[in-house]
Amino acid sequence: MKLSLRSEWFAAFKEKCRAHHLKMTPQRMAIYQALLEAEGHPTAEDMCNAVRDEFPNISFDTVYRTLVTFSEIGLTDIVAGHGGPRRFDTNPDNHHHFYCIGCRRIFDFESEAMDQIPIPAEIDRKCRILSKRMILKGYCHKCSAQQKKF
Amino acid sequence: MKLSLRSEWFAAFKEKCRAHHLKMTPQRMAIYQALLEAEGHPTAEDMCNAVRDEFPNISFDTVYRTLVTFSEIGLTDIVAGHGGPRRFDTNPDNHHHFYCIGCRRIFDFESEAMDQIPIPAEIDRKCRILSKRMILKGYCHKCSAQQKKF
DNA sequence: GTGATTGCAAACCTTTTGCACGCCA
DNA sequence: TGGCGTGCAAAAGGTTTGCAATCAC
Repeated sequence: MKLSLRSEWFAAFKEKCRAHHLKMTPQRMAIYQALLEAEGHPTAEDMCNAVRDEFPNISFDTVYRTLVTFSEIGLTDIVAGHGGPRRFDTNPDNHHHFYCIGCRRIFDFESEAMDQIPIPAEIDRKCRILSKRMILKGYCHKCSAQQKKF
Repeated sequence: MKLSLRSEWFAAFKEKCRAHHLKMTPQRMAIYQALLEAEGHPTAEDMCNAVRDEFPNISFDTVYRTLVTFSEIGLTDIVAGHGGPRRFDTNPDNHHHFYCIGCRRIFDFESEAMDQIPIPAEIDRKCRILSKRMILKGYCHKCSAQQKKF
């Protein structure tokens, strides 16, 4: 079962590479697989560590650049932070983000209403949309309890 | 008219400072005013230049730190970029963002449907939300025409 | 007076760039 | 074989931190 899912993903990956004129290298394969197995919002460094479990000699730069490349073709998503290192979103399902300004954690949440909201025609007509996401910012439960400035 | 609006804002600012135990310094006043007059998504450097028109000796650090402080108390909003410098949102009206992955520009757009979409109860109950915004990513009209990888 | 804030400078970290070598197509 | 991709290294750029002097309360 898992194997069959994996081979489906492999085929999808191969297709993506072909469509975007990217070569299929062992490094990219490894990074792609690590992306499938990762959870949450890892940094490039997190991903690099994960990939190195099976590919010890891969360089950080390759991981970093590959993740950026993947984000450009829609295989992953760059999550915006508050100035820290980039984070990559590994959750392929539709979901939305709540950012805590205090502890900087990012919480996923789901909302069918938000998923289904239409993109305004003026934008949709002119642009090629790769992702749509609601971003909430504020203080999480813990941080608002500790807040001094509020 | 403009003056009366200005004094309203001043009162609001004063109140915000009091509520958050922030001292009212000339620098913060100047930055706050520049924020009201700014448009789009300026960087800290943009803001610093603007503030220096009337406050030539202010340091970049002060502007930078103050903008971060202001974002923490909801006076402005930090816009997430794709790795470039932080940008601050000066548009106080509800609006949403489209990011072009190609040219990195950020386009504002409005959508009443998106404004009015409710925050899921599980989040709203536990967190203090400061802002809500839909983020679209993709390639703008110009960039999708020039895209090589797609 | 006291603690927050400012300004200057250095340190830190992430991202970007350059280049030679190696590998995929 | 021709390029693209990788790895290493250095540079660039933005952000954060430390500290002494100053200012608001």
